Amino acid sequence: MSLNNPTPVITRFAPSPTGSLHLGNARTALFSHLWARKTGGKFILRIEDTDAERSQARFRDQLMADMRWLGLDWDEGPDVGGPSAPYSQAERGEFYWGLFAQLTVRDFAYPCYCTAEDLELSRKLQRTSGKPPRYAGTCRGLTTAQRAERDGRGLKPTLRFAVPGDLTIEFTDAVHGPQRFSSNDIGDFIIRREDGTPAFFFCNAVDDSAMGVTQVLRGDDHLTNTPRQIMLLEALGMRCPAYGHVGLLVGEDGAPLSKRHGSASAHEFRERGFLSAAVLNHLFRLGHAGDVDGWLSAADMPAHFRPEHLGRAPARFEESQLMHWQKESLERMSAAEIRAWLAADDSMQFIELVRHNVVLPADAIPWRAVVQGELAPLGTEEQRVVAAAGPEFFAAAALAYEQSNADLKALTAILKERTGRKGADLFMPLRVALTGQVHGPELASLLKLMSPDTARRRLQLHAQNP
RNA sequence: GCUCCCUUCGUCUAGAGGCCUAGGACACGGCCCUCUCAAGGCCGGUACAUGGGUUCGAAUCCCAUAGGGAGCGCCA
Repeated sequence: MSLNNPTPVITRFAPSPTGSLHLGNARTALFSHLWARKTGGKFILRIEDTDAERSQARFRDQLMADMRWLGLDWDEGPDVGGPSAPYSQAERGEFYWGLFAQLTVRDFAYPCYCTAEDLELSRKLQRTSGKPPRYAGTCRGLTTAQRAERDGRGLKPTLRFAVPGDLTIEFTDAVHGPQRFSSNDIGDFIIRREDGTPAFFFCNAVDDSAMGVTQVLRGDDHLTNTPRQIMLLEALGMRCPAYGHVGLLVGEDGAPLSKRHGSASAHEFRERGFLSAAVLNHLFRLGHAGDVDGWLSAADMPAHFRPEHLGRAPARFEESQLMHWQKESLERMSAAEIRAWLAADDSMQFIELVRHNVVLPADAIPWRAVVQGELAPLGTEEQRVVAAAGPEFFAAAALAYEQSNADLKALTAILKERTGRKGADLFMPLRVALTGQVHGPELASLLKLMSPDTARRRLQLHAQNP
């Protein structure tokens, strides 16, 4: 730690509360969090709720709950406060107004009276004539008198940023390396909506700067938007953070991760019973190569995070890999922790017995039925095993059970002598009769956990001719 | 259409001119262990998108091509 003393990096996660925590966002949040923790910096949570229509308090609360579940705690944010409060954009109006005024006074911004329909039409026209659909600059040259006239008619303008011409914007992306854009390819964009609320490009950039964020990490889809934000910040004389754009997260079919792929939000995985450690370990390796292959605890992750190994290519989310980390995480839990995770009032013996046969909570249900309930109808393979053993075998088994005091070792010894069977031929029919399944935990312990009545009944069931 | 990004095993990735007949992990197949599954051990197959350069030598550099993706929104 003391050998290489990294400069503390201040990162942030800036979700809009319009849905639950998307896995792709959870991953950039994780990377941002790890980067801050690795360098002893800060991790900030900012809620981008300028879209009043779609933003909801319940989404914000769930977002924060799911982040905490993942262990992505923040040093500054809406509920914990901090030097740059408030951390909800809906509450930062005054800050933005001042900036709008500054830009306007210095001719970096101008009111635009074009209607949404005008713009839609203009874009369509440009597209059909093979041109980039950019704002034509209609209102840029309006005189003061013309503006006054429109204001007089009660028109509500938006505010546009006047993009300077012939400017080359260069920056070094933390994951893509050097980037270079021409301002001539960028149209004047809206920074304040008709209703007076700030638009994303604006408040996002300005808040990152004002909150002291030094490293912005976000999805690849923002790469070409970055020059706008840099121009904006430069016009305002504000400090520019460094930007890094990670490849997107895609589903198993290569398309952007969505509900179609089963689960797309952290919350859904949580509800299905995945452990946060499993989700974390999986996300850690998606579009990122740490310096170890094995399972990492949340506490160990920052030390193994390598920002220089963040990926550019889209990463595919495969559930089979998540399953692996789920098993690994389970292996590292105590029986008591697993019991709490299953939340079903199981006995500790039961937990110890079935823990290696359970990956998701639902996997415990059949074993609970084996120990104290009714068996499901036999599958084809199970029926085959029962048929192959024959009723005499089970009659003998039922008898042996009475003489063995629920001890499998004693039971099989007797049975072995009487039937001449051994190995799988001996054990499998017993396993199937007793548990209804061809696979499962140690049979001897399973047998001890069931009531004598149950065991007796299950063995006798197959002692009759079919 | 314009601008930009991406492309190594099925998947996640290592690789920054010779250490690469391309390494690891997951998944898959086989064997061992074992009443079965899981775990564990051993073994195995499969990848540098294509085509041109540059070089004694290229997965690594350059140029094209192909295929994927993003942005160009009063969504973020």
